[in-house]
Amino acid sequence: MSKPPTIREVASRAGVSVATVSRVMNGRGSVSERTRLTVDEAIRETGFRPNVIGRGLKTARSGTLGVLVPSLRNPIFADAVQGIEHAAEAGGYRILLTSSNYVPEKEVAAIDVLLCNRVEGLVLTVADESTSRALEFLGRAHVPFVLVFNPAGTASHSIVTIDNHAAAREIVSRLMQMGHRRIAMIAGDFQASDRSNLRREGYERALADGGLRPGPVIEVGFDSRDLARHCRFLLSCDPAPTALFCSTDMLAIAAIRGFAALGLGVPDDISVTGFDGIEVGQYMSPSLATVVQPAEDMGMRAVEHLLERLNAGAPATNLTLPYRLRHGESWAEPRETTAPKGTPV
Amino acid sequence: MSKPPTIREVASRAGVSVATVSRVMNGRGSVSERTRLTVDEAIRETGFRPNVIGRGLKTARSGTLGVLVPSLRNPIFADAVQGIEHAAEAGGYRILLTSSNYVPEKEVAAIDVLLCNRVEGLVLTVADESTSRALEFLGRAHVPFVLVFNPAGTASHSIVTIDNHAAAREIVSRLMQMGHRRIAMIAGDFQASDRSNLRREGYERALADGGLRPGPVIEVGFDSRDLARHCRFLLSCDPAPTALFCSTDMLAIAAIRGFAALGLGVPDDISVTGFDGIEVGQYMSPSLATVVQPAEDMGMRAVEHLLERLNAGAPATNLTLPYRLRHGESWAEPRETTAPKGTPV
DNA sequence: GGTGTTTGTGAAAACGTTTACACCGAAAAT
DNA sequence: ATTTTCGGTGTAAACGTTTTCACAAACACC
Repeated sequence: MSKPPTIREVASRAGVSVATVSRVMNGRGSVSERTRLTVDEAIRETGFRPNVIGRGLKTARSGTLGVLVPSLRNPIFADAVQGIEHAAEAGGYRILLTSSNYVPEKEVAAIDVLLCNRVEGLVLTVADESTSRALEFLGRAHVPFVLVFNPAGTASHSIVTIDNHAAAREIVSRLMQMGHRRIAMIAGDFQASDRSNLRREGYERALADGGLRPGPVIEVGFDSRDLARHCRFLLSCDPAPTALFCSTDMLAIAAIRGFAALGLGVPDDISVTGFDGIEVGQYMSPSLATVVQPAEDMGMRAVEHLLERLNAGAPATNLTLPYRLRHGESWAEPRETTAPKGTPV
Repeated sequence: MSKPPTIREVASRAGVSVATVSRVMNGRGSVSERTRLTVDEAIRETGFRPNVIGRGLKTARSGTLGVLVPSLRNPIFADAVQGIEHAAEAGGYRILLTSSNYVPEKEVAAIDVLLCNRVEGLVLTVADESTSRALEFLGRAHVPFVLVFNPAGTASHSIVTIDNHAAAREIVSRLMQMGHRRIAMIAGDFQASDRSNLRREGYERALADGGLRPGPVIEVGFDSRDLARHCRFLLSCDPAPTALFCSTDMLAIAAIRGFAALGLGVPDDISVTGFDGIEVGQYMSPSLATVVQPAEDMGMRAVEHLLERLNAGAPATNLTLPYRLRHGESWAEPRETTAPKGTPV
């Protein structure tokens, strides 16, 4: 617990002033070769490590970026954070990580804490970009920030995202091309995720374009691990859907599991698609047909853009990255006959 | 980019000294009800947010904990970080997150950066606890730290972990009880993970206790998404193994996928078990038989313990949490006949 | 041999807090 | 009525850096 050495101790040991030590460390100003060596030696001997806090106070730069995501338990966010961390490290920044658990009030609180810590910028995913109290709160602070995953709005802030509407529309259209006519949806809480809502719109649009009526849309909380109840409900519909579009991979995976528990096979009895493209989706059986978001890349790009705004004064920008359909084994053409009701439960 | 207000501006607006404002904020010292209200008002009007950096410089407490994990792409670490974040937030701390990508040199570099940022403590997972340069480096810094996942060593530092050896031994014994006699293992790089090595020892011990010879043990890198090659090799052995023990769930999932690509079904043609207990393992088909580590809880406990050491001077402690076997669908009794060689590829 | 420039260095003033100390007035104790 | 105590407040000195400014010495230029 002994206090770590300060620049002053290094200076006195090297027989120079603190200014010189500072110059040696930062490579600014001119120092003779001789003193540079002496100082480097003294630094090594004392085990001196510059106190970033002291530096930050003087320079008014903390060297940190704030990160706020809903939860690390969904791999899509973990992947994004991984990208954020990489890019931040490459740019010489540290990241301060917080999570909101999809609770808007926690978003505001977390941002407040980050601002107290004088993060130079933020990368975050909010529940709902268009109504977020967190964002107006953040706007007043004059700290640059970049949204990830949230849909590109009319607003003038920076966003890195994909076209959720088009992606949902495309994957649902694809189901229709396969011959599906009754397509249901399981969606994450719209309040807690504007993406979820946008994906539903894409879903409805695809159906409308094909002259189909939307099937049942079930809105579930994000903590619902057990979708068996909802799966059972879907099967009880008349006519029962032959395909299910889920607003996230995590939901799709749980739904497949739910159907299995009811004795229904995917895709034989019902097709299921996800949305996100988390890695495990392609390793499971059946592998998950889904929309792939380049999450890690999105995180990196978000930070790179943020750093450009910070260091080069670049303007805010909306960056919409391409998504990709991944053709997995969880979808197939519907069976000729009306889907069976499954084993009674 | 206008500079945020300082305590001085709040003070002058409220017509008091900065000391009084500080006292109001921290609730220390005595302030009259009247001035307290005036100051609170001034704080609200100016939108003042205390600069944690200035505070940290004076108090010599940063209010941050450093976190270092190999990678966020493996959900086991993401879950742990989630737990770490929760507990840190509950304790009024922020976390500075870094990752090493399983590269020992990056461990040292990351720790150095964290120490420069004057983290008050660290929670980390290193590649190999017993040989880690990072740990001796860290030891010299006199900053308390807690290891997670790394095996409890003889050393006197704090660790939160499970008994990897016993867990591996138990799950492999279980395979043997099912009737398996030829059990192979796919293990993550031993250099990059002391857990992997320990699990192998548990595996070998279980086999030895049962009078069996170890099957082939294949050591793979952590970036190996495609295990098909290794799966093929296993099938080509004579006799071919009837079961496969993988040192992580991620490897097990990839292996199951690899077998499927070769036309082999799990568990019909070969049983596969994982290790870690990541959430998706139970949602896939077949669901993964595995050892469940309470990752999120481990993260929380690590931080709670760290905070006790920090704030109450509690001594370093080894905490070995219970693991749990999860009986999934990926294992079964071996078929009577010798496993077929699979479709030629 | 003056003048101007460059190079290397140190002294000291910030940066935004907290806190030890001093102070004052009023209430309590004598 | 005098002393003591105490609640409420302000002054100023830290904390560990960076950076401006000043200055000396060395050098270049005519």
